[in-house]
Amino acid sequence: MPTVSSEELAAAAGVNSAKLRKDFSYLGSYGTRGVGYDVEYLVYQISRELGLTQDWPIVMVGIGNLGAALANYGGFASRGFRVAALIDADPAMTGKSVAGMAVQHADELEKIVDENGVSIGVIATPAGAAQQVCDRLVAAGVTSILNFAPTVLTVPDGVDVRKVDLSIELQILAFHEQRKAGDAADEGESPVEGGVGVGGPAAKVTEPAPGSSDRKGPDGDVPAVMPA
Amino acid sequence: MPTVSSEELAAAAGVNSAKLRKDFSYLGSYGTRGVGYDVEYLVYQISRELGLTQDWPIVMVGIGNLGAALANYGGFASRGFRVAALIDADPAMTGKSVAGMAVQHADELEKIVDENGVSIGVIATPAGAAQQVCDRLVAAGVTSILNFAPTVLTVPDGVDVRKVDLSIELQILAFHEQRKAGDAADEGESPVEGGVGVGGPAAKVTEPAPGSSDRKGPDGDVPAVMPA
DNA sequence: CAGTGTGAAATGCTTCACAGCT
DNA sequence: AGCTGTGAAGCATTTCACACTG
Repeated sequence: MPTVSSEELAAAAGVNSAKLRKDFSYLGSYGTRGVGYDVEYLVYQISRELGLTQDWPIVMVGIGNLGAALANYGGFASRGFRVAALIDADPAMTGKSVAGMAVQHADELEKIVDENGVSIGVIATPAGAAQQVCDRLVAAGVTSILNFAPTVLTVPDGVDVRKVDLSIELQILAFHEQRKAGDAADEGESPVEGGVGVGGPAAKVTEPAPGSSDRKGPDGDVPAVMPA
Repeated sequence: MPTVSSEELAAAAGVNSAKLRKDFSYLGSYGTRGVGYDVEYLVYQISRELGLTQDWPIVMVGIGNLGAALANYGGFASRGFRVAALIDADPAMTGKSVAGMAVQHADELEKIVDENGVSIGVIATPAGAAQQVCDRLVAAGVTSILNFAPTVLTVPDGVDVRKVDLSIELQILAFHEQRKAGDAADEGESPVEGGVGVGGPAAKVTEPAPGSSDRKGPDGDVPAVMPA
């Protein structure tokens, strides 16, 4: 498939084709009128804009179950991320092989960041260690941090933090489950009488399949992640 | 602190106080004019609306590093989730203890779902097994699925799926890093001449601290998770 | 008097619809 | 003829501002 139309892409993504065209137009005019978008060229342009064509060395701190899972996660390499080092504070972990890499001790943190020009760090430590690790990463020169520990990190201006809470997604599902059950039993719970219900009147719970054009509803509005 | 005002809460959350009051008003009138909101009562009402006061039995399928990390994750229990069972297809895993629970074999899946009245399933298997596991969960009566496997799942109408891609957050950080670097060098890359840049003119990269009222910017607009 | 709850205004985002290009 | 790119209309969300209440 050498080219693709906004209509086809929009159907696949479940959005309006005009929105898709307008969004693309912010990146530039990469389409051809009467034809559509050249797939290869479009993919390259979007990849470049998103930073996927760059090589991003990252360090991962805290090689427990989650850290190991992340280190083994295939999606990183294919999106331009290169794990420069796995770091753990536990001396018993030092030298162990995880995802084909030897775990290094936390003492090496500053040296690793400096020598590899790392600007992005991933924290997968227990909550208690996270702020301390964060401070050291920042002091060493890291300016973006992805935090999986259940703590809100404090960082100086100019440093980005994103916090991932793995339970929030479950909560969103549970919220919808509750509504499924409540709808069936004519929910005698809401204290709002004739007002606008949460999520609008008779909120649709079922997720639209990919390709459906109905992407309305409360689902996409709930971010899984918040800036710290 | 027995009561709290919309102004205080809004400052803490980094949003406008009017928005906060309007949002709360959709749940009912739980505030007292001239005083504020009773903290305990408010927490209870919000918890109830979100479904946190219910007990949600869940099953987790695929007890590799990620599954184990999730099973050990403390945030679940505190939000009303109860891990009813850990399931893995590998016979070598059966009976092993993870997060204080014995792993059960996949053969038991239907029985477990049925006996525990499970309506939410978590899939942390390799990509290849995910659809098959999903089908079995759905057939057994599960109506909400949280998918950590890097596959788009197909489900019948009435079943909710949420897909979590752990690399998307990294990508968002990398995107901002790229802009930090680009801004310093007067970015000679954008093909848009005088148009509206992605994220608006001179997009602010620095994350606002909690408590800041400036929550504008492209950050919150990028969902980490998409409906499948 | 302090602070909620909420119409109405302001702002922002999405969709329409069509001129313009290939 | 077909499909992009985009002003303008339509719709939704956010904020203002103030009547009302404990």
